[in-house]
Amino acid sequence: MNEPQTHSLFEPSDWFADVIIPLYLPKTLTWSVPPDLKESVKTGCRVEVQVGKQKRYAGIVIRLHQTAPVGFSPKPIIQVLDEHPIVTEEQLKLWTWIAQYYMCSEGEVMLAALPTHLKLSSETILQFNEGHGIDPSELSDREYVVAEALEVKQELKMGEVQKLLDTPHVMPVVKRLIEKRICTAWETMQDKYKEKTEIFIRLNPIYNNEAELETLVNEWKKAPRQLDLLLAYLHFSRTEGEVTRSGLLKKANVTSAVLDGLIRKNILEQEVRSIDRLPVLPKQIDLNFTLSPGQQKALDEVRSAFDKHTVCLLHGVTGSGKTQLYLEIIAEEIRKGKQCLFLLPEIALTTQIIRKLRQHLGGFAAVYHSKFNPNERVELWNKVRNGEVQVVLGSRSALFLPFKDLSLVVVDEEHDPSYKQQEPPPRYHARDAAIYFAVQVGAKVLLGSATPSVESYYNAQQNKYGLVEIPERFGDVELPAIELVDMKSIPPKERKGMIITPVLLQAIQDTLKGGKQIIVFQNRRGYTPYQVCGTCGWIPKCQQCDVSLTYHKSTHRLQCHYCGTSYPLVKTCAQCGHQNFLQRSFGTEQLQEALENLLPDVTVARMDTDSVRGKHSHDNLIKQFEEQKIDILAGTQMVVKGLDFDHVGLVGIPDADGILHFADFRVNERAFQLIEQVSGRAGRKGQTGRVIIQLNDTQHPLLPLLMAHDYKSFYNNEIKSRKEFFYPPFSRLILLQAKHKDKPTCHRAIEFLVSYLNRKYSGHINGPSEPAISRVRNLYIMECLLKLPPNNQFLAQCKSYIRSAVTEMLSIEEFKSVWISADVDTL
DNA sequence: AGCACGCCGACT
DNA sequence: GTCGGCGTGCTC
Repeated sequence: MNEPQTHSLFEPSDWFADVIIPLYLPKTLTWSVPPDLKESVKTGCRVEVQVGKQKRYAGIVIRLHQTAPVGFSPKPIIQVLDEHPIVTEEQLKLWTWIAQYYMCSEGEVMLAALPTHLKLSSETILQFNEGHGIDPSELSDREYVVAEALEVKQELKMGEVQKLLDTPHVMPVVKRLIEKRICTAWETMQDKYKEKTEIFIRLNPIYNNEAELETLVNEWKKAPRQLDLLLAYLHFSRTEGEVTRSGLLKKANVTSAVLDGLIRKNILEQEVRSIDRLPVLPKQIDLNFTLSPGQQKALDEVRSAFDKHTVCLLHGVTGSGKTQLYLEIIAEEIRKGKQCLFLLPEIALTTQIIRKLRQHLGGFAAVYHSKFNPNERVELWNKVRNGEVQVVLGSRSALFLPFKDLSLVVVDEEHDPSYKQQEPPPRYHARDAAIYFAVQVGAKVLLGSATPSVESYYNAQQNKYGLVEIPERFGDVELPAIELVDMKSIPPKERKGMIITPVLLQAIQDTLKGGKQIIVFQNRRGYTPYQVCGTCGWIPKCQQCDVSLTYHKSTHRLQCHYCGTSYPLVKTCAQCGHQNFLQRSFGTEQLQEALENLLPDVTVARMDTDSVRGKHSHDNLIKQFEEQKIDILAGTQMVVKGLDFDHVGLVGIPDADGILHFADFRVNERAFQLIEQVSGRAGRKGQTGRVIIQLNDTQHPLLPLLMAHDYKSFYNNEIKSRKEFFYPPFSRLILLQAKHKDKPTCHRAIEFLVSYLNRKYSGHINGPSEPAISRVRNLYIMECLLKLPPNNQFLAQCKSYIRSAVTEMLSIEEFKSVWISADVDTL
């Protein structure tokens, strides 16, 4: 053994920083701390570091230590970007926990956690060298194009060069230009966050004296428009206080020249001030409602549950007024000066709930979700960190905000699968991560749902969580009556192509007559989810994904719902050449059309990801439905989440078979939650609603439980089968997937992994198997599922064993380009 | 993610 | 022979 020994040049007293940079790297990298920066480098601060030859990043210091790295010599930290940590100690601990528990890198967690504008990286700028002329004979065509552009613009970003040359490969050209002294290159790293400024107009203070002002106005000569504007200003400043330049120009309807004239005369003055992007509302709590005895009792129970437990599950049937209860308990924490986080599934974050929160909690509360722009996110981040904002209503990523004194997390619709991030990693579950975080900082977690997840209800049954139930709806409105329509009872001839049965149609008409609205739920987008060749059975599929294509009538194209690719319509069967396609099943598009055809005088709107593309279209649609400008709303899951409509008398589910039959151990849970939640939309104030379910499988064992709205019996049945088949909550699942463009390689890779894992965990592994969708974006997929006992230590060991298995696999030449992904607690 | 390195085909 | 396209690997 004669390996070159790498001696560390560093003294034991030297400090090193493990820094997370915003890249998908397998591990954190280490930089050295220059002695003069020792005092200012703190964990949670951003530091500027060099990565590779040129590139610089703002990374976050996650650990400071004195263990000199072996095998390489770390580069020094260039500078410290934050005087105070922008991420708290507790947040960093959460990042580390998520990375370990969900088997991803800390960098991946950082990417999800930090607002984009706090994630900085340097940009190369090419600067034109004035003293050096351009000699075309010295330059290639491509070099000349760039040189000319440089002469005109003086500076070019790398992206601009790429655009100019129409290729991402520009380094050789740029290098030669630098060698030929046409330009120089330098790196900039600029703060992406921009303060918002506004120009304010005010009167020169010498006119604050009434007499002076009167003289000015009375002795005004010439420039009548300026006088008008001055009077307008005086009016607005009296009625509205602060006057902005843009506001004044708009309201007074004059050009800026008039205003500038007054400014030149020193009568008016301008002042540029940075302003808040987030609305500043008065900080007052206004709980102008009274809890029902049932709600009050539940609130007291929640409080006492928190004496014993960190987590309390609030199981309240739809319409039992859980939101009021949340508001009461949040208000209590605000009064104590604490911070609260109110989590909701992304699409439930509608203006409905936001309005409610603003109304009751005013300026104490703020909203944080994916449609927020990057600057707004940074502002909210800072306001949470300095405690100015005490309550955040947000989707799962709001968990990463730098709370400094968090005492309560509310997870509404706790059962909702969208709390689990799928793609990209970290594949974390916001509810579970919130519970981990709450334990760390001593906060409480209130989980709320009308249909709790089996896991949470089990934890409550095991007394790990407190449990509070609200069995009755607010105002004692009865739960809706569920009626089944047996599709088999309809003669086959009539059934063909029938979407709305006569029973459902009659119910819709009756409901409309009663002045009520209708929701029709179909969990598929598009017009026809798939087509089959009536002659040979061929189904048009995506070229990259191995899934059938959905026909969209609005675009008149076939679409892959996995990768988004759209194809022209196929008229001739690729296999047998016949033109005999049969339409199978139906999506929301066709549902809307069918309703419109059956009920020509009625307004039918569609709500799915296709129909609510724009930033506000979702809210607009909800508003229109609230205001009863729409009679029937046909939609996907979207119509279910977090919406409260007062005038819905009927909910229709025209094709329930698809919900009840799905090859997954959670089918029953999903189906129960979905149907119960949809049903909950029917019948609010005063009247019992109706739910009509059309299906073939009228004997499905879940149906009687749904009709009785009997969550407990559902749970008792479900927990038995979970135990029998060793599924969560009795086990923990880890799904491993191998992806590769070559099918046999992909198969062999997963076989290698499984045999490696079998050495230590045989009996815990299902598979390898081909998933239902075995190819996405041209990559073949194979998977295996680990079912492990729910023991944290055991799980941690197993995860580290999986890591070594993956490392081992990647060291084999054939498998080095195989992608392995892990999904811990896969749903 | 960039960017370097190395391999390969198409032109002065 | 060299330029530019493209796949692969590393970043401390």
